[in-house]
Amino acid sequence: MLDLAILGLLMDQPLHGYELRKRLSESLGPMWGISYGSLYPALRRLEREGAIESAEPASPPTPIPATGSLDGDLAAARVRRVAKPSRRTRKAYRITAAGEARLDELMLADDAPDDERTFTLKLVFCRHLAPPARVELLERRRATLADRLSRARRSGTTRGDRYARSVVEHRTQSTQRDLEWVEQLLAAERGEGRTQGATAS
Amino acid sequence: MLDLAILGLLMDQPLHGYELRKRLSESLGPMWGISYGSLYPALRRLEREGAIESAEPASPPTPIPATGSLDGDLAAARVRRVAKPSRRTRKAYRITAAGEARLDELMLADDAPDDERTFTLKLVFCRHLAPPARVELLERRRATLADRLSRARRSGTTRGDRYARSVVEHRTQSTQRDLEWVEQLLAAERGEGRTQGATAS
DNA sequence: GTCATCATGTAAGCCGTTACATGATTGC
DNA sequence: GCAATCATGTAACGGCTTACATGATGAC
Repeated sequence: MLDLAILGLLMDQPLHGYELRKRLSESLGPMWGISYGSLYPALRRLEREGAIESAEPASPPTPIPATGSLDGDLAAARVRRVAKPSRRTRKAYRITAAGEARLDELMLADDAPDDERTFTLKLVFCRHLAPPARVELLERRRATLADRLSRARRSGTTRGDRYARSVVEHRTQSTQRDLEWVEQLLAAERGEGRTQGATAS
Repeated sequence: MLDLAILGLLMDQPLHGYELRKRLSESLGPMWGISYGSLYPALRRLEREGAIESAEPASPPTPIPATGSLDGDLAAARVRRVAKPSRRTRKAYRITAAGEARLDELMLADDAPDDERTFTLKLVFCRHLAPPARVELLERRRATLADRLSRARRSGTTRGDRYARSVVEHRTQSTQRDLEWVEQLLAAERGEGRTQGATAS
């Protein structure tokens, strides 16, 4: 799951560990508080495996060529500081061709039906998938949710005290809404497939 | 979390490991597929700590006294078999006074705000909590969800491609609904407190 | 008597965490 | 210069999983 997150984020642009972590918890919200203790080892492992490689920072390494004038260089440095206030001993990584293949593999793999987090991640990076694969991802999810819902409905809601019952009922409703959501995504996906000009932005 | 689940289930009746696991995944639905590899060691640990103890099965150990008649005994055995088809080398555990104290401690502890599963478990076992503690549990949850919701709303919905946006939007809606749910539970809790005859079944 | 199911357990390992250690850069 | 933040890393450990091993009981 870490690999999926890292590779997915690096598809957009090269990033260093610290930034990677920030993106993850910012754009994916809470419960994506990945720790450095797992992130950095993972980065080195992915580099060793050839899925990512060290890169000069996204903004050109020496973006503004030195003018030769001391004042000019200082001014340039100040501009850079304001735009991106950090520039330390950081190592930016970029995804490689092998890494893209690996990402595709991870995106296509079908994981445990109760693994919500991985599905969410995959959906976030869905644009990196070919349209038919997108449909398949959504179909699988739909099947999982439909199954869960029918099971929930078969086994009566009437067990346990009111707290337990409330939990079960609320979860059933959540499942129902997740299912509707996935079905809407599927409909949109197919509608776009029909009208042919599919772009994911 | 395992301890919480085990002790909570044993509050109702003595159970052996296999049955414990079944209850967990049945009544708590999917994503509670706890494995034996963690369950049995946990049971032995809890017994060692004095929180649970070996018990004769819930149904009386020799529930139907022997009639002295062979036919009668066989018939009784058959009845037992139909009602509860299993009776093997199983070890049922019952919760002790120390275990009840431990459960209370676990129920009262405040855990990471992003730990949905523990909250769910606590809510399921909410009846074992004194009414004020129930309110506090729900209040804490409400605060967490309200905070999450306001953060989600502050940071605009407009980032990322349509998949990423859909994920963020859907999660915000889920948070909203969870919040409403918790608020309903709180209202019910307080309403009952006012009218004084509080029973949790 | 043999198969499916019930039931308990162990060993290895994965995936992630916390706590700690270190150092660069920037703002003041 | 000093604190806050940015940034990278390591060591130890924790909780849970998988895979494996074992055996009892009941159905046929």
